[in-house]
Amino acid sequence: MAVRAGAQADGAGAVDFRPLYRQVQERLVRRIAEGQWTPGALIPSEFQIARDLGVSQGTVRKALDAMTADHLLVRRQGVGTFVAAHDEDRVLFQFFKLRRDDGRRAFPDSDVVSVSERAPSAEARERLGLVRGEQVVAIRRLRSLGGMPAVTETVTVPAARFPGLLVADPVPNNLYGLYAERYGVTIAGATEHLKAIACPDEDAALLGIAAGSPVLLVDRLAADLDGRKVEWRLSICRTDAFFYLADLK
Amino acid sequence: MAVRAGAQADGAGAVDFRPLYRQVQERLVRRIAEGQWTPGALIPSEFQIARDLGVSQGTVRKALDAMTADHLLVRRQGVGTFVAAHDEDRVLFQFFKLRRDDGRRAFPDSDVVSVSERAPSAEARERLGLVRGEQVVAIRRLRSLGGMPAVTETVTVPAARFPGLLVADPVPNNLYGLYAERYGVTIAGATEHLKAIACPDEDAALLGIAAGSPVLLVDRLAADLDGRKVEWRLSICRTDAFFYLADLK
DNA sequence: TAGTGGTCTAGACCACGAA
DNA sequence: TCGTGGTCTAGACCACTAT
Repeated sequence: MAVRAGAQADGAGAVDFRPLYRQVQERLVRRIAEGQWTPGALIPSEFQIARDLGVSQGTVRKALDAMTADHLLVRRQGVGTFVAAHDEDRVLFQFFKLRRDDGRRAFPDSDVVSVSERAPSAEARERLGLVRGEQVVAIRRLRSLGGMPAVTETVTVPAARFPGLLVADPVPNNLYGLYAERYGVTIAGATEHLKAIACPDEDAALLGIAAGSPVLLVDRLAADLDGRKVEWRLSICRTDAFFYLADLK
Repeated sequence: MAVRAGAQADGAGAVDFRPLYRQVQERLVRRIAEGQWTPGALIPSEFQIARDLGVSQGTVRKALDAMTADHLLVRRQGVGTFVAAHDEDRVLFQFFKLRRDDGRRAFPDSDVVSVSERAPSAEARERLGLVRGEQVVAIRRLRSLGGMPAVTETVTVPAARFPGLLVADPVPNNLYGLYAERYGVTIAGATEHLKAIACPDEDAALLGIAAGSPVLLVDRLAADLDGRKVEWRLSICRTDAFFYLADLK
């Protein structure tokens, strides 16, 4: 089945002038979004996809390259192309920016403080774009780096999207992996807003620092492959022994 | 003059197996670094470069695409390819991450507090990799967003690299533009370390906030096209009306 | 109208990894 | 040995911009 449209059609009612490789890209993203291709899976070769969609291998390659740049795929020379999984490496490089002052990178441990299903706060409703009456699941946990308490995290997700999350036996350290494996929800990207604030009493107690100490507030909104807001996460980070790393390239 | 080496040579003493387009890329970056191509200038067409270097147009395109992704070049369809300049747009999108709470983006104004040439602190010497005896120029200024004091900035650069910077008549708002135009130094990227701290007295006075208030400390080290450390910049940011934006993609 | 970058195709050879 | 992605080339047509 051919994908082509627009430029190379005969010009009758052609409306869609997006480049062919973009159309291919959207089709392939959809295959991941719909669970046809699951994280970690090997996808067909460039030639097979090209034959399947009726385009050239070069066009498929351009689509795959774009998806690789978006961290949706991982290519392995001589082996094939795989759907990216939220493994520790990816979490560490793409989604966890806190580093020890000595610069070393470490995967954070997690201790769950509480898990509950409830009506969202007005702020949560606004950030996640919820309709009236929608419930949320809230997870609060303390994360440590190298044995030292570093971050208090409050994760808020729409309950409807994650049925049974409340009773997830042990809440796993790597939540994005759980979203993907158990609910078919792929976190594709996030936006973070950072502020310095005085540490609230409750967080200070968990972190083992004085209440009112300056701490870094990280307000993250994460979206799935379709751009839908999936998770709102507030993190309060100690920066007396850690720093948040940002690369401007 | 042909660039090719390695794979397609006859295999005598071939040692350099970097892809051809990478070698082309390095040559073109060098043209910018050496001032042969200056910011804002139109570079030759893909076909001209290809003829010049003895490679195909497709290989040149791949090199140019990579440089465009690095923000070194800007392509304009139907017109040509230009060396990226540090204009306001680029500064705003790539190098200035502070936003007003309402989300609006604004170019910061600057009021210079002091400019001096002196011996570097031990920390400055370490961050910039200076040898003993090297002097630095330090610029301190107050930056405002929408008329409100927002950031105190302390910029430290090696004096040898920027002769006469001390007496630059008015220090321009856009320093990276000055580095490029007057000294041929292109800032290609930077790394930022963020911490929350209690605001020092002096900065608090400039910002018009209470000393000890939580503020965001941004420690930036910027490098040129050759990866040499060019500028160390400490910024203390109010985040009671602003936030630092980070996109995780 | 001429020249540029943007897209698409096609085919060749290579390096790599697995069987 | 085989199939994969990585690189390189070549040529065609398109959309955009300036003149």
